[in-house]
Amino acid sequence: MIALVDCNSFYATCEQVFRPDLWGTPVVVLSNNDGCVIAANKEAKAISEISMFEPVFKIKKQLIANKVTLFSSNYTLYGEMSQRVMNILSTFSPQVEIYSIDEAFVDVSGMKYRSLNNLGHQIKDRIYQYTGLPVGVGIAPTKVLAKLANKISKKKVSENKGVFVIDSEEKRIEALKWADVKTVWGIGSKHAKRLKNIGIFTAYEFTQLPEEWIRKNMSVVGVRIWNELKGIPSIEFKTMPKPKQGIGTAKSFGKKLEDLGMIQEACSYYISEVSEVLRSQNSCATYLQIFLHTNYFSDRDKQYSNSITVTLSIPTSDTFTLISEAKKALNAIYKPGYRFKKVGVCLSGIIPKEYVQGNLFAPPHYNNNKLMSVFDTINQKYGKSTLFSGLVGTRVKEWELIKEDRSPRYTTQWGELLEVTSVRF
DNA sequence: TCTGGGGTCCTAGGACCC
DNA sequence: TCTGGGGTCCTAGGACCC
Repeated sequence: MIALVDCNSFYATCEQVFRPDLWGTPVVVLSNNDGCVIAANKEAKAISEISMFEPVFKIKKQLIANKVTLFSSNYTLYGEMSQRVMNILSTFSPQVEIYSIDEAFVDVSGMKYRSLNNLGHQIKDRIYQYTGLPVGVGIAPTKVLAKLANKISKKKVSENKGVFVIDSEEKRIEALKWADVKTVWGIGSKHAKRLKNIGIFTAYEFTQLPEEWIRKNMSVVGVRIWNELKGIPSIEFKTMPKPKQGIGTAKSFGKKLEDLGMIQEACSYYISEVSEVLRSQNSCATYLQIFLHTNYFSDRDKQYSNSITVTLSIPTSDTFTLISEAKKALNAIYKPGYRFKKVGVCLSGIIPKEYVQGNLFAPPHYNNNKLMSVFDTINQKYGKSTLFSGLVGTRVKEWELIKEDRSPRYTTQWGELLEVTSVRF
C-alpha cells in the first residue's frame, strides 16, 4: 500500500504559519516578478475572480476589495518547510519518494497498525503538530490510486477529514466512478479532450476501454495509468532521486532590457546558478543551450526570439568556462533594437564527472576542478555569491526579479527570525 | 518478379507533472 | 506598465553501424 501525502495550498499556508493574524483570511502567493497568482488558500480560492495563473494586474481591484494578503514567493522558506515535512514522513517509513516540493509517496505496505485509516490520521496530525501545515493523505495499492484517494480526502472534507483509504474493490470502483477522467494523474487536457470525444467521462469508463485503444492513442504511459487504476502497480517507486538530466533556469527580467551588457550579466548569473547545481551532483554537461526572447504578450513591441545550442569541447561543470561559452553563444543570437524580457540557460547531456572523456585539443583549465571546489566551499560557508565571476557584474542588477512583498526567511536567516511582540489571550 | 537483418544514437516534438 | 519556472518520459524518423 502506498500513501500520498500532499500539503494543502502549500505556499500560502507556509506564509500563514508565521502570520497567525492571517488565519481564516484570504492569502495568495505570486510568481517571480509578482506576475501571476501561483498559490491561494481556500479562503482566496472561494473568491471567484481569483484563479491560478491569473495575472495580478488584471485582478488587482478584486484583491484589494476582498482584503486579500499578497506575498511574493519565498522559495527559501518553502524549501525549508518542505524538508521538515519530508523528515517527519521518514519517521513513518524508510521508503519515501519525494515527488515535489509539497508531496511525497510513502510505502506503507506491511505496516502493523490497527488500520491504515488510523495511520493516515497519525501522519496528518503529526505534520500539523510539528509544522503547522495541514495535509491530505490518500492510501491505495498503486500510485495513481493513491493520488486519487488523496484528491477525495480533500474534496469530501467533512466526510473524510483529510484521509481516504482505498482498500477494497468496492471503494476502488466507487472512487473511479466519482473521478472525472481529467483529474486522473497523468491524463492531461489533450488526452481528456480526446477521451470526451469518444464518450469517456469518468475514470471508471476509462478503465473499461480496450488496452489496444489506450496503447495506440496514449502510448505505454496511458497503459500504465490504465493498469494502475485497476490496482496493478505499474509505475516504479523511486526512493533515490535520479541525477538530473537537464538543469536550466530562465527568469523574466524585472524590467525589459535592450542592452547586451545587462543581458550578459543576467546570463552569467544564471550560468553560475546552474553550474553550481551541476557540481553538487558531481556531473558535467556536454551541451549548453541559450535562448533569448521579447515579451510575447505585447502587441506593441517588435518580437524576436532565438536559441542556440553549443556542444562543449569537453563536458564541463566549470563556471568560468561555461560563462565564456555562454557569452559567445549569446552574442550570436542577440540583435539590437528589441526590448528583451527573458534570457535562459540550460545544461544537458549530463554525465558523471568520472566519465568525462579528455580532448587533446581542448584549451588548458577547461575544467578547473580544484578552483571550483574552493569556490563552492567558500560560498557554502559564507553564503551564496560571496565569490562570483566578474562577468556577473557589480552594478545594480536591472534584470533582477521584483519581489515587493516577500516575507522574512524566518527559518534560515538569524536576522529574520519571527518576533513575538504581543500576545493576546 | 525478385533487392537482408539486427541494431544504436540522436533530435524534435508532444504530453504531462508540480 | 504589468502575464512563472523547472522538470520527466515517450515516440517517430533520420543517420549510422556491422
